Amino acid sequence: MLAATRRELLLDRLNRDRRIVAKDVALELGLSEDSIRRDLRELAAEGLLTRVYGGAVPASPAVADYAARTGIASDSKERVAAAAAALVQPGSTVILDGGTTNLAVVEHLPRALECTVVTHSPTIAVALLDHAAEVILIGGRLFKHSVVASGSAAVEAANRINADLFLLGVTGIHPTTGLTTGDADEAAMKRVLVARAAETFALGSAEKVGAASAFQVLPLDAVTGLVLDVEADATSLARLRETGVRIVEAGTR
Amino acid sequence: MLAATRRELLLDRLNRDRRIVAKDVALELGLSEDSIRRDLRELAAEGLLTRVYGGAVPASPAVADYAARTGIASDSKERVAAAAAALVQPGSTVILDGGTTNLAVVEHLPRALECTVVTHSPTIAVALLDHAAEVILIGGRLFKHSVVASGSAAVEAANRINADLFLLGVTGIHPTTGLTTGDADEAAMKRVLVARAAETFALGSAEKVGAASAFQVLPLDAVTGLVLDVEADATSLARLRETGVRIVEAGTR
DNA sequence: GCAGAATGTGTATAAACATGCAAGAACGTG
DNA sequence: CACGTTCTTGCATGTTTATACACATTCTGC
Repeated sequence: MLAATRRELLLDRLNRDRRIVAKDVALELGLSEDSIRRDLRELAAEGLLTRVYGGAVPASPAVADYAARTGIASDSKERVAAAAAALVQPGSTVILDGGTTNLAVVEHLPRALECTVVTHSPTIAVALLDHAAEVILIGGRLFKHSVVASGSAAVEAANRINADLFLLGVTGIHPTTGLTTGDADEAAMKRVLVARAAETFALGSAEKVGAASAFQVLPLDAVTGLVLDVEADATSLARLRETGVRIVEAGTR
Repeated sequence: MLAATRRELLLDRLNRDRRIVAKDVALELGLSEDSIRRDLRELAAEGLLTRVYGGAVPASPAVADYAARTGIASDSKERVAAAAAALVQPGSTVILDGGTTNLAVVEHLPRALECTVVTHSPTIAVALLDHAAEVILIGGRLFKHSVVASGSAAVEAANRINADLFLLGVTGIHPTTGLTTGDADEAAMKRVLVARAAETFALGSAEKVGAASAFQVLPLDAVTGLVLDVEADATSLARLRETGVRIVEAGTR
């Protein structure tokens, strides 16, 4: 195992679990805690993480800085993104919708994961640059509000895709209104993408659960399931559960 | 085994596994680790990979990305970009190639300029977000080295475009070799884009004037003109002038 | 305040490294 | 064909780096 590989692994793990326990990693990789500690020390010196007693946590000041630049993702978004990223199987083809939640999903994907990612968001395409994944960009007119390609060219390009999984971003998930978003064209584009994937999961961080926007994308039963933050509003969560739709809980584990 | 073949094999393996362990490869190919290490050293010197203790890992695209983000565009690039941006007429449709020079062009475009920008670079699309320009994104397989969409899907999408102007980025502008770039597929994609625009100007910051890369995009007389930094190497500039190609001087003003 | 865990420091060992050198192959030249 | 040149390769050398162990110190939870 290369030292560089090990450090990447540590950063991936930090991304996934939001913490590293030196002892656990040492045991798992079959080397001494000293080596892990030395790695952690060096990574900390580069500002990539913060050392704490027993292991490490994400860098506090640097991350806040970076997050401020790229648009901070709430804890709820992070939880949902981590759970959604876990749905991506090695070797599979996954469509990533635009939006901050899916951007967070990219951060939670292991860098070495071999898969094909299809996206109509240039932001997400750029974020995938230092991942091993093959990236297919769907082109078209750039809809600037949500920074995704849409329009007829995008629909046409999307119609040639056949994916295993679509991670759908919406602005509202409501028991009766279903999945909604703020723009009609965008809703249409999302419907096209849903049709191109064998399975679709809608991502619902806390502020979206129980909310509704102007345009319906699809009713709840049109998707495979929802990835919902367990810390979202309990009443809304219960109502969604009553509809019988499959729910992946984010934040338990 | 040819040394060139071996180096290709190393790069392939790096692509596949995201890492190279010198010892393993030496054992597998039945030659000494010294030879492998020598190869790795040379490939690292060419920027094709990054050496680490024990082997090598891919050259971090994050580094190039970071350089682009923080605007490490040289003075020469800035001058060329400014002159090129001035070629963009209000109301026109312009194709922007990928690369750092065209990214600098975006920075020099007036934010309020009403025009249509077509690009196959997600980085450039994102950079155009706070401009008034309409953005058309060309999709396709993302070629990670230069961060542009390419492949058949990209060619097909490009073939529907009819633009007034194409700002072509290359890595070499040479009096006899013409316009060159480092990748064959990329060169093909650039040729397609040249065909879709009424006029094409190739952008040549100082380090590109008089240089040549592996693959020819087009001969000099196939483009409308060149935008060249006046502070580039005088001899090379003179030779290019002798060819009779139209030259827009950047930096005089 | 104390016990136990985690940590830092020093040290020994082994692995990986760069460098110089020599043998051999491929090549160009006369 | 002979010769010298250049390039590649493997080996030996000394140097640097990574790792693990031992020990003293610091931190955390009770």
